[in-house]
Amino acid sequence: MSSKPQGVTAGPPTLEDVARVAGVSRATVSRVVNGIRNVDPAIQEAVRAAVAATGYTPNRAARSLVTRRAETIALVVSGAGGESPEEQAAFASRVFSDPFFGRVTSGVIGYLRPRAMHPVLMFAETGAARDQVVAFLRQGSADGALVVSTHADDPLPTVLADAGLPAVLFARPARPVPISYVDLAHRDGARLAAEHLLARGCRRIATITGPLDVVAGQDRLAGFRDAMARHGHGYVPVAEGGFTRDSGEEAMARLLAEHPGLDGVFAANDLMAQGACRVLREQGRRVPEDVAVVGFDDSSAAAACVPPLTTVRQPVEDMAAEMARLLQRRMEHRDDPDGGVASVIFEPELVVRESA
Amino acid sequence: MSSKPQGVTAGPPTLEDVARVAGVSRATVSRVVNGIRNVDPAIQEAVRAAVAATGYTPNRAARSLVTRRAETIALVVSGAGGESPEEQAAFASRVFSDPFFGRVTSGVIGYLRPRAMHPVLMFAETGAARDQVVAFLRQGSADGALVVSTHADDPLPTVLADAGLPAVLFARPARPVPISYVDLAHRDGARLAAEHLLARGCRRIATITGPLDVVAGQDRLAGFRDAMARHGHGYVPVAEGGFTRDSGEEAMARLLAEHPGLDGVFAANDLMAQGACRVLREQGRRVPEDVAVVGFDDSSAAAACVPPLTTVRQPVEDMAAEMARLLQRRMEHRDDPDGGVASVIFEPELVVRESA
DNA sequence: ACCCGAACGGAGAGCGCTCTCCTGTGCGGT
DNA sequence: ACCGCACAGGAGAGCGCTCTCCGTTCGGGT
Repeated sequence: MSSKPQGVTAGPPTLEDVARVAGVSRATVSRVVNGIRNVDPAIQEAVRAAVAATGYTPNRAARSLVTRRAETIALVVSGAGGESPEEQAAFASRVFSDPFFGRVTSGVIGYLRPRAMHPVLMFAETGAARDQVVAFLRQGSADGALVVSTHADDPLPTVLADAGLPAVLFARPARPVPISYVDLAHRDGARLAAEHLLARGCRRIATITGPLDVVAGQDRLAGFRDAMARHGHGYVPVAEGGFTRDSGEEAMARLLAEHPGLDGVFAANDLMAQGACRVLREQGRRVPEDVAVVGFDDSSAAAACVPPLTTVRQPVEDMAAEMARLLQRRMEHRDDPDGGVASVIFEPELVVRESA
Repeated sequence: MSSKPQGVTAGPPTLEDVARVAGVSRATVSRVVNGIRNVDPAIQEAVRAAVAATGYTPNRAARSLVTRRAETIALVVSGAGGESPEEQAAFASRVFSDPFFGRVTSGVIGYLRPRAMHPVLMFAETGAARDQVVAFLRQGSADGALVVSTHADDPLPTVLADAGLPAVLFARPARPVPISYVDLAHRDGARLAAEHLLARGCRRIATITGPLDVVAGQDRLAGFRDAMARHGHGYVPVAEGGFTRDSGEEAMARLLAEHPGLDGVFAANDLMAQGACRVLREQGRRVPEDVAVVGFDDSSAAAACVPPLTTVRQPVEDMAAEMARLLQRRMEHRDDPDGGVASVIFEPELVVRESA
C-alpha cells in the first residue's frame, strides 16, 4: 500500500500516474493517447478510463522536447513602423484597423483550430522585433511562420529563408526568395473590374491605386491599364492612394478636380472605394447613376458602404488557410533542401452589388 | 581530438556544446545565460564568447519542462458565436472590425514584448473552443490568460477561476468571480459627457446606449442618466444600439423620428457616434451647430469621424498593459489561495474636438 | 598559522514525454 | 511437433535544461 505513495505530488497527473492506475506501462499509455500502433481494445479502454479518472493532460513541453516540434506557429505582421514606442503602438492599431488582417487571422485560426494548434501573434516592424521573431523560431518555440508583410522592401522573408526556417508569405515577395507564398491573380481581378465598368457603358474611367511600392498595388494598376488599353482606352487617369479610407477620399477629390466628367472609378481596395463614394456623394454625384464605382477585396467595408460596393472578391480567409496548409507541408519537408516550397495563386471573382 | 566528435549532431547547439567550447560546465553556462548568481567576470566573458561562437539559443521546451513555466500567455477573445464554421469565421471578422481589439492587442504586446513574451491568440466562442482554452492552460502551454469577453453571460471566467488558472479579465464580470480585472469608471465617463453637453447649452439631450446585456453598456447609461438627473433632467430619450456603426445609425434615426427637436446626443461608443453623425447630416442637421454629439472610447474612429468627435477617452492600451501586469503578478502567486487577485479601475477623460 | 564562512564552479538528478529496442506470446506453415 | 514470424507490451535511454547539493578556493578574523 504505502510502497509508492500516490498523489503525494500535488502537481498535475503525468503519464506515469495514468499508467499506474491503468496497470500498464508509460509506453502503452503514450501509444493510446497518441493513437500510434495497435493496442488491445480492452487495454485501450482501461487507459482511456484511467485518463478520465486522473484528469490527465499531456505536458506539451515534455512532448516538444523529444519530438522537436512545438505544435505552434507564429503569425507575423511584418513591415516598417517607427522605432519609438508610440509609433510601434500606432503600427499595431493601424494594422488592425484594416479588416484585411481580421480575415487573415480568421482564416488561419479556422485551419489551425481543428488541429489543436494556435497562432502566436508577433509584430516585426523594427529590427529588434525581427530578431525576436527569428530567435523565437530558432529556439523551437514555433515550428514556422506565417508572414504578412505591409511593405515591399520587408527584409524578413529573406532573413527567414536564409536561416532555413519554414515560412509562408501572404503575397509574392518583391524580390524572388525561395519561400512559399499564396497570392491572388491581381491582374485578372483588375481586368474584371475594367470589363465590368466598360460593359456598363462607362467611357471616362479613372482609377485610384494602392501604394505603388507594394506589389499588389502595382499589379492591380497594371492589370487595369492593360485591360483598358485592350479595349481602346490607352489613357486612364490615375491617383495614388494608400489603401486607407482617407487616402481614397483624397485621391477621389483630386481625380474629380482634374476630370469632372468621369463616369467610372476603379479603386484598388474597398476602403478607398468607400472613401471615394463618400466624396462623390458630397460633391453631388450619384453612385452608380453618375459615377460607377468598383472596389477590390470584398471586405466587410464593401457591404457596409453606401451604396453597397460592386467589388472584386479576394478570398482572404481561404488564402490564409492555404498558407497554414503550405506551412505544414513545408515543415514536414524541413530536411529537404528547399523541400516543400510551393505557391498557390487564387483567382478573383467579381461580386456585383449596387455601386456599379 | 577525436575523443568527442564535435558538431557531429546536425541539430542546433545546446548548453553542452557551449560549455565545451567555453571550457566550463553546463551549470555555469546556464547561470551566465540566466544571470543567476555571481559568476567570475572572466568566465562570464568566455561563456558569452562561446554563446556567440556557437550561435546558441536556449531551447524553450527543455527550459519549460523543468521550470514549469511556459513564458507564454493566451489572449482569449471570448463570447457567443454560432456553432457553424461560417458563424465562427464571422465571429473573428466581427471581432477585428472593432478597433477596440486592435488597441487591446497593441497594449498587450507593448507590455509583453520587452519581456520577450508573445501572446497566443485564441477564440472561445463555442463550448469546444472553450475546452481547448482550458486544456491549453492546463497542459502548461500558457501560464495564464487575458480574457476579453463580448458577452455578459460568458462562462469562461467562472470556468477559469474554478480550475484555479491564472487569468485577468478586461471589464468586470457580470457576476462576481474571484478573478482579477481591469475596468474603466464608465459612470464617471458618462457623467463627463453629460456635463459637457449641458455646459455647451444643450437642453434636449438623448442617448444611444450600448447593448444593455453588457455591463459597460448598462454603466454608461446609468452614469449618464444619474448626471442628467442631478442637473434636473429626469427624462432622457434612449435608443439601444449594439456598439456597431450600423446600430448607431438606426438608433439615431429612431431618436430623430421621435424627438426631432433634440440638440445633443451621447453615444456609448465612437462607432455608434460616427453612425449618428452620418444620419444627422443626411437629415440636414449640422454637427455640432444643430446637434452636438459626444462619443465614448476615443478610438481611431473618433478622429476619422466627420466632424472629429468629442469623446470620452478610454485608455485601452494602458488598460491592456495593466492586464498583462496583473496576470504576471497573479502567476507569481499561483500557490496562494486567491493570491494576487486584484483589480484596477481607470479614470476616463474628456477629449474635446469638434462634434460637441 | 589556524579555522570558519562566504563565494563560486561542477556533478548529477531529474522534469514528462517519446521511441527504439527487446521480450514474450499466439499463430501459421511445413 | 518444430521453427519462424508478426505483433503487442515493457524497459529504458535520453531530449536540453535547471537547480540542489557538494567540493574547492580564498579571504579575514583571532
